[in-house]
Amino acid sequence: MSNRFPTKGRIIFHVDMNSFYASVEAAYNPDLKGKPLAIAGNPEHRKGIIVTSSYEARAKGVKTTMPLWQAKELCPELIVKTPNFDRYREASRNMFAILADITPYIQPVSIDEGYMDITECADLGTPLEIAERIQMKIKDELDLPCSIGIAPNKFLAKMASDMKKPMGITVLRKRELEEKLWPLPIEEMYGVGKKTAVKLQNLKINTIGDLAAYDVYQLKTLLGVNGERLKNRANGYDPTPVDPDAVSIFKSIGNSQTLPHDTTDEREIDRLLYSLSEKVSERMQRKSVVSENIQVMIRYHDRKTITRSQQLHDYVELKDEIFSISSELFYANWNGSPIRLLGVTAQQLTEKDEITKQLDLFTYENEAKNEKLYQVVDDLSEKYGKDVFKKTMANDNRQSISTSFQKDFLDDFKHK
DNA sequence: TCTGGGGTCCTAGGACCC
DNA sequence: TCTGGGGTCCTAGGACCC
Repeated sequence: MSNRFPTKGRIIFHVDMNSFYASVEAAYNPDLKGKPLAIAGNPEHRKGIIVTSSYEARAKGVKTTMPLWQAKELCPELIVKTPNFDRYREASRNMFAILADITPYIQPVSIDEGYMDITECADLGTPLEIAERIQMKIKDELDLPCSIGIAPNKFLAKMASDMKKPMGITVLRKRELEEKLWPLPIEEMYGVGKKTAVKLQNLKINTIGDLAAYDVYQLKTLLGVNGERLKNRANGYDPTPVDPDAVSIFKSIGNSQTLPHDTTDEREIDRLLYSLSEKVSERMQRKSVVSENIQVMIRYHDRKTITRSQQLHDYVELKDEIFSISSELFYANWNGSPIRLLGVTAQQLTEKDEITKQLDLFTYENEAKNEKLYQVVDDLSEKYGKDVFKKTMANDNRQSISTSFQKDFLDDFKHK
């Protein structure tokens, strides 16, 4: 059991920017410093919810996801800005560049936070010194505050960075769990949301310490595998490594949008489906991926939300392909009542390079398999009534499989 | 006078195969 | 004359996070 969770030796940072969007705006326009500031969408378009707010606004009770009107009731002098994502993305890039000066073992989690494994950085100073240097550099160069948690694993580092905000540095050692982690209310534990908190409280689990001591089998009955994982974390165990590659592998790419008003107007619906398909397609092409599964999401006026997806026999990436599939899915499943939100998501993504590699392997490198290859090609051509081979653009006269048959081909070939 | 948009991971049930 | 059990894939929904 004990060596399942190697705890010795790692030193993990969790770097968390403090009220990031609001801080970026204040760095851009220093007049905003020290004032109650909120970033929120336009209420005219039903997007008037608080995305982030400054600490001065939070002191008045302003919270993330609160409707704007409610925030203004609590804090009439609230200054409101609409989000400026390009600005935030640039600040984020600069922030991660500062982290990358220390170590390549960085795992970005979102635009404003990330983990670092600084175990190998002993020559740069003590962990505390390194953290202070990072925090100061981000403050000096970008005028942005951050908090840093230092611990032997990601979960503890994450909890630690939350303990002192803004501009805090917190070290959380294994031997300090009882004193620093266990007294915290269960709903403050990372991974415990509203629903899980209620379930746990029903078992009289009110603090992280209560969870750490609770019977693992009962937790598993209540929460499945997550029950055991949460208990392990409460005891300071988290075996997941800092993984620098985790961000580059996308599982899905989706866009969704709440309409300015609920609608049943098919032209409006089509327009939105098309623009969502277009956005998804653009993002896919920027990342050079193709998809085998398209999902639409329909949120009705009563906020009831359904998702419907279709497994494809092609790889798709073009906006018209994505639009025609999502449109079909939509009209096959829409119950006719007014719609609040629509979403289009591409799932089961594969990098184009991967497909090329696989096809190359079959088509050009593996002579021994050629007979089988041509058999599959013949079968497919017969099935679809046309030649699935096409000349490649390359000048060497090689043939390749037409894009829209590549998936069929690979599937059939592997299963033959 | 209400509740955005981007994701990941897990679960449960059904189909299908052996 | 009576239907086990495991594995995998697919779909839809839900919990959670920022």
